[in-house]
Amino acid sequence: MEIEKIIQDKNLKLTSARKEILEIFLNSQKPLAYEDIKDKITMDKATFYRNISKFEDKAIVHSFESNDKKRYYEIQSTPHAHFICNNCNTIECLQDVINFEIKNHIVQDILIKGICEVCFLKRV
Amino acid sequence: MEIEKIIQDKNLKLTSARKEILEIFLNSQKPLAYEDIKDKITMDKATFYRNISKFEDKAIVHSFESNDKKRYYEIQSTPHAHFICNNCNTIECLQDVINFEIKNHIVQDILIKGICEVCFLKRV
DNA sequence: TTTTTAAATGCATCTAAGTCGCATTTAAGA
DNA sequence: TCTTAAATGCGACTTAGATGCATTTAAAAA
Repeated sequence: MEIEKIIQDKNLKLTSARKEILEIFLNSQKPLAYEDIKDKITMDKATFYRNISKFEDKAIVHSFESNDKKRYYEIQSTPHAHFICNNCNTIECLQDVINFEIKNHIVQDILIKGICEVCFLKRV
Repeated sequence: MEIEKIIQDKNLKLTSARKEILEIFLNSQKPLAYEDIKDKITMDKATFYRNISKFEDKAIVHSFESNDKKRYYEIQSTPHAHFICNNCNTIECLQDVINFEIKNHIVQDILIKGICEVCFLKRV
């Protein structure tokens, strides 16, 4: 099965905590923080953080900090930028590829912050 | 004097804490977090946070959260993007203007994250 | 299948940036 | 100089995430 293969291909032990986490992230269309999923998982938060961190080391998951002092995680797929609303903190994936180079730097992430459509239309 | 004028033009009381804060930020070439300046100021951290927050309301200062769960502040001047190193957390101002529009969104900030020149050359 | 053991887990505790309530102090207008 | 709303300092609080340690478990060896 897909999830089990991902874990074992990286030489990680196949535990139920890891399967639970991957299941959720593989089925999500947007980055999620611990708080977003804590009610859907049965493991302790320390276990979540240790595992998601290991997934990141193994390049299964990619993460970034948002506006709300929380770290958001998503399955590492095609690189894309994120839009973060400074008003409601919603995160959108921007699928149009932005090519951006800086000499002697490696660009890993592009975060655009501002006011999202919902808040914009409410004129906040 | 410059600093006093900035404060009074926004109808803020001219206090020594406010002068201290502005003095530091006007002389800095890059965004600073509380931790970066705490040894240079004499006020309590609550006072710092309350004032910087007021400066932000009054559009004297602009801020964003970085990688390290800290909020960075800078004097609001020409809009520019920032490069944040995922390895050493250093922040650079990118002066080349990046024009970026998203329909029905307001873009307020552009953060590029990755590996900075120093870390890149060290091959971290 | 059973044994072995390094890795994973749960629990409790800790850390650190930032916030808040409240008593005291101060800027600035009357 | 007096008055008062706003600003300050202090201590306590909040919250995402990290850590130490005893217990459990996956998976390789016997």
